[in-house]
Amino acid sequence: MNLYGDEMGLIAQYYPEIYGQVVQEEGVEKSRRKSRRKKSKGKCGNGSEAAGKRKLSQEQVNLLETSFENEQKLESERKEKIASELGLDPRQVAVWFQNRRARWKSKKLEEEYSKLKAKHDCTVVEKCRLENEVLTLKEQVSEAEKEIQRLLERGDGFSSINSPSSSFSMELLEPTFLGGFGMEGLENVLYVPQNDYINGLEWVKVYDM
DNA sequence: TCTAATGACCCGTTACATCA
DNA sequence: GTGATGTAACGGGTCATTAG
Repeated sequence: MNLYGDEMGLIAQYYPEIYGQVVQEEGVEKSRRKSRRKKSKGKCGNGSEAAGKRKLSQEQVNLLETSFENEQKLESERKEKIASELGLDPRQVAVWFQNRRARWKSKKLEEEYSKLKAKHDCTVVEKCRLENEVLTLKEQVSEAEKEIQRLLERGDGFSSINSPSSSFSMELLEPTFLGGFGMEGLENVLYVPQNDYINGLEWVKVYDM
């Protein structure tokens, strides 16, 4: 969108004298902008006077802030209006809005960073917790395997199949053996005692049959 | 359709004011 | 007096629009 260009075109069309004046003033402003930078470098003669005019008054800032809250973008018409209300150069108003947008963006980025960091910290904590859980579960699996090994080595492991104190897995047994005891179809069922490491589970179906 | 001119905007920087 | 911080202003670059 270039409303300013449109407006200037209309002004040029219908009010050529005013257009000429505006263009001339813009040219003056541009040259002033270029020279102001050079002037302000180092110790200049009227530096103190210029410095006194630099800071915007609280009233001016308040109005600019209010205007910014309403709309961050600044159309030329609004810029002119604000400038005339505050007795400022329209260029000053434009610059103020640019700087204000930059500050707003910077603040937004900081907020975004804080949120992301908090999220990241939570994720790290959760990761640690899960890693610990994995370690615990691995230890428990290892213990269970040792238990199985012991029972197999003793040779009386089968006598404890129905014992609630055992974590013996029936899926490890040969299907033919289970069939021999009239337990066909239970090969994929795992018995876990209630007081063992998976709380609340007694008969767990490991696979969908 | 192409191109130069123009204005708005953004970004990085500078200069200055203020404060601890 | 001085370094840190905030902010007005600048310069250069990009992009969209417009006129020729």
